[in-house]
Amino acid sequence: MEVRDPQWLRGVLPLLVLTVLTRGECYGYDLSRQLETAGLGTIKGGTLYPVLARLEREGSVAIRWSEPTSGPARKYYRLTPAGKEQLAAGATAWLAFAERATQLLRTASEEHHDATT
Amino acid sequence: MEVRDPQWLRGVLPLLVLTVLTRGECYGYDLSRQLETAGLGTIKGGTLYPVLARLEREGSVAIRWSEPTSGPARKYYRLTPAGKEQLAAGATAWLAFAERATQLLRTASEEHHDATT
DNA sequence: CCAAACTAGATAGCAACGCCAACTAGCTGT
DNA sequence: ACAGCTAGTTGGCGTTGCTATCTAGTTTGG
Repeated sequence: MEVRDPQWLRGVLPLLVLTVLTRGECYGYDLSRQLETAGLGTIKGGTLYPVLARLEREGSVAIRWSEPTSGPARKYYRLTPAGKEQLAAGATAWLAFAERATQLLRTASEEHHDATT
Repeated sequence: MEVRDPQWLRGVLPLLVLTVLTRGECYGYDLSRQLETAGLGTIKGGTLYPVLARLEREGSVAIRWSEPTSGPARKYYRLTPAGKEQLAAGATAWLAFAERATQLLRTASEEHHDATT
């Protein structure tokens, strides 16, 4: 079985990206590795870059090109104030939703050991 | 602001439906109200019935028509053994995913009060 | 008595978005 | 020279929740 259903990322992935960016500016390829390290599975380029492009169009992130002395050029992203607000609102709402879904889903696993608290 | 982003239900809605069905057999219209009561927002017919149809096609739920003495006929759904397995596997995987996403998202809110544990 | 509102379910078409695959391009190591 | 990694981009696909609309029975109100 796969580690995650692709659909589960929908709507959350932009929030996860913005969250990583609160640590400081970062480029796409590194972002992808940080998300993997966070246990969220592999986020391939074809998934990540379109998300970053959307965030940029919405003004949630700002970009800066770096042309390092060695290696390919990197596109560094950093949070804008608008991005911070979007993250704050979105994260709060998602966490509330996930909390309720978690509560409901847990009742299924607990059905067999009724701990009368 | 809305209570939830529509996208957040993707992939989880079938699990939520199956979870409600662990309480016993239930018909669609009532399912929709139970999900709302659980704090997950309104799940309209156009969303719910296709989900139930998929679950039936996959053999995760079995149906029974009731023709009550009054009111429209109801289609009662109940979990099959296959549905229970699907729920167990899916719920575990989603809970793990949500746990990791929650951890990451919380770091953004905690960024400003560095509690050095 | 007819209309509105509610219960109960079904379906068509739309749009968002993550996925796969393929591509450019620079650098490194053998 | 060529394979492989880093870095980013694009096109088209499939899933699936949403809106809107429809059928049909029941109840309530003017």
